[in-house]
Amino acid sequence: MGRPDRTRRSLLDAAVVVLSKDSSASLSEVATTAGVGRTTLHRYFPTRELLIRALVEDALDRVADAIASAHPDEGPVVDALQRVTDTVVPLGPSLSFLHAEPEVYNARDLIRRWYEALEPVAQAVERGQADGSLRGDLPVKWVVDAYAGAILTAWDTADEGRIWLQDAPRLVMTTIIHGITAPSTDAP
Amino acid sequence: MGRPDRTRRSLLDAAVVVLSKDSSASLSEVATTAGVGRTTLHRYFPTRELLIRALVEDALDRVADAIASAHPDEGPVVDALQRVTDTVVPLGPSLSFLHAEPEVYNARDLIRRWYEALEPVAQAVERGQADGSLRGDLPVKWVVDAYAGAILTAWDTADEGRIWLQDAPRLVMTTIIHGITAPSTDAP
DNA sequence: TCCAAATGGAACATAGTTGTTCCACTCTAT
DNA sequence: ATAGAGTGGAACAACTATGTTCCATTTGGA
Repeated sequence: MGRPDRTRRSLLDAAVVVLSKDSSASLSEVATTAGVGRTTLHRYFPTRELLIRALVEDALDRVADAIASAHPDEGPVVDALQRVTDTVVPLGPSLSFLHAEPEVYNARDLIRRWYEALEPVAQAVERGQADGSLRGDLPVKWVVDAYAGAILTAWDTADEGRIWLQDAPRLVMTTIIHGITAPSTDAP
Repeated sequence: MGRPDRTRRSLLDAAVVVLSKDSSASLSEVATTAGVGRTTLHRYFPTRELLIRALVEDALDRVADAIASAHPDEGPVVDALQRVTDTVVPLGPSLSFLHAEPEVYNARDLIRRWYEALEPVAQAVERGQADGSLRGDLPVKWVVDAYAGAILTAWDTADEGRIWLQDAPRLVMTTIIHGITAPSTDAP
């Protein structure tokens, strides 16, 4: 990885940190955080819009890669979701950024790409409903959103120090898989 | 309710609509949406920061009132949460705004007020864990965040047209109470 | 009806961000 | 060591949002 690649990475990483804290932060701040001059920033991303676009696309790529590497199409669905959770939760900041930049992120094609990235999860959920391991009275779209939302919540909550990030995967899975009621409650 | 009160209300309502779509929208846009001159806006809220602050406080009040009116401290915990869900979900936009304005909302005292508003829910969860109706292996703080997050997710998802808002309370409750797995899976 | 409160528009100064250009510098690979 | 890519700083113009002031007009209640 040459110097340009490293500079680009620094800029994207800094942008994630700065812009997810304050989406209206100035480009100077981003450049400074990246340890780079504002001139250099403009050299890599000519306009603010292109920076944010690159940022969102980069985040989407990370999420999609993480999901794919968890092989959500293999084995029992609950196990598959466990693997996805364990892989995606550590991404933390990248994910949370996606829900914080509505004005730009709301571009139609980026919303589409978000759901494309989640498509393997949707397929796993469908598979689970078909084989009876997941309940069939919830729309697949809702289940996917609720699952993604739980991961997002986990990261936010961990960021505020209310839970430990290392506990997050277990909390997300327990909550989303079993719910918050005691196991014995349902058994007749 | 005199004219000033109505103007103030229009401004806050317009601000919710405009600023939750684009948190960096100009005050002109807010004033126009409210059907009011920019001068009048400044008369009620001298600076942008004061407007946003009033906005967040107003939203927090609405949430707190809604929760209180559902009497979360009475009856079986699951029923109580059902009532809270049915009451809070219709607030929609007000709630979603709270998670979209990090730069201002992150003021310490406003975060505290957010959790103060949710305190009755936290107490209901504690009560449920004590009487055995809710599982005891999840931190109360996590359960509260997960629950609030599910409501937020429901509103976002409904806003994008992926579910019907009228289905949202049932989806939230089923998911958070029972989880997404089939009921028979857990029974031995 | 009449008066005081409330409003809206226009004009203004200010401040901050953005994007550009130019030039001197510092690395790094050969 | 040296050439060339990469970088940083300074200075610039254009633009936009913000907050203020002043004044004419409208509104609603006594």
